[in-house]
Amino acid sequence: MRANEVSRRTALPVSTLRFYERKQLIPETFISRDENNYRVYDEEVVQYLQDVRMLLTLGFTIEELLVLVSESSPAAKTALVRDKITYIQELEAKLEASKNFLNDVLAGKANFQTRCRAAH
Amino acid sequence: MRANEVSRRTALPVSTLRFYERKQLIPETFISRDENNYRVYDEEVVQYLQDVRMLLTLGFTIEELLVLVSESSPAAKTALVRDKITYIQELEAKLEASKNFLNDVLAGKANFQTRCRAAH
DNA sequence: ATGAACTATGAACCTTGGTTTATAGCAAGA
DNA sequence: TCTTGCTATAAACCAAGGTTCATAGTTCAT
Repeated sequence: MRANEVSRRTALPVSTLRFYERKQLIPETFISRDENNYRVYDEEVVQYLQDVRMLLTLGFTIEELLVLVSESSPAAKTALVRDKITYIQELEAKLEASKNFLNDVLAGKANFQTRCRAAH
Repeated sequence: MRANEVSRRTALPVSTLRFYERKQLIPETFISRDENNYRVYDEEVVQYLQDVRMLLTLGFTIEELLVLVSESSPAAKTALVRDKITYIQELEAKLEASKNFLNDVLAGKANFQTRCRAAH
């Protein structure tokens, strides 16, 4: 599979594939080269990249993912994942509160909008 | 109230207060100047800034908040808030799935980690 | 066998949300 | 009054996560 097809199947621009590769975010086992030096991607890279995208969306940084992908100690990886689960749970709680706030804004009940209106 | 106190009460660095002001994110009504050209902040700005921080954390961009704060049409503001509520709901759904994924990673059940291990 | 589309590389560039620096004028307690 | 700390400004800088550019070789349908 070449870059273009990976791009199609992951919805990531080819430039992003290169960017991730530069960052060492794509283990070498997923990529080889053909006789023209073109990258040849393993089928599995598609699912892998989808996972990476999900984790990035979730708030993992590339640096953090490198820990998961690298040969860091299992303890370090576990700690990282646990921290992130905690972070997600906190985020979920905040999101609940925020939805209420936004609904109040819609209903004109939030002070925020009152203050904004007062400004004009 | 001067910058330092606003900073203390909002936990935002003074540099950030200036940055938000430069971006027009702080309505003029909240800030005046004393005889030395020092900014004098209204009491209400503290709560306002806390709301702004929350909305930024939520995924609003500064550009979007400017729409809410500005004299844009109420329809535009309402649409923006509705979009964001939708976005939050989608995010919540994704977070649920992601927690499961991360727990699988912890349990060694996720393909992601398998692939990472395979890479070494 | 040719032109449009794909691939390669390194380096420069971009956007967002801030922070830091350089320079200078007030403040306020010891 | 001296010193430490707050205030002002514009402009430069930063980190993250990518994207674009310049240049050159490759592929494939027509």
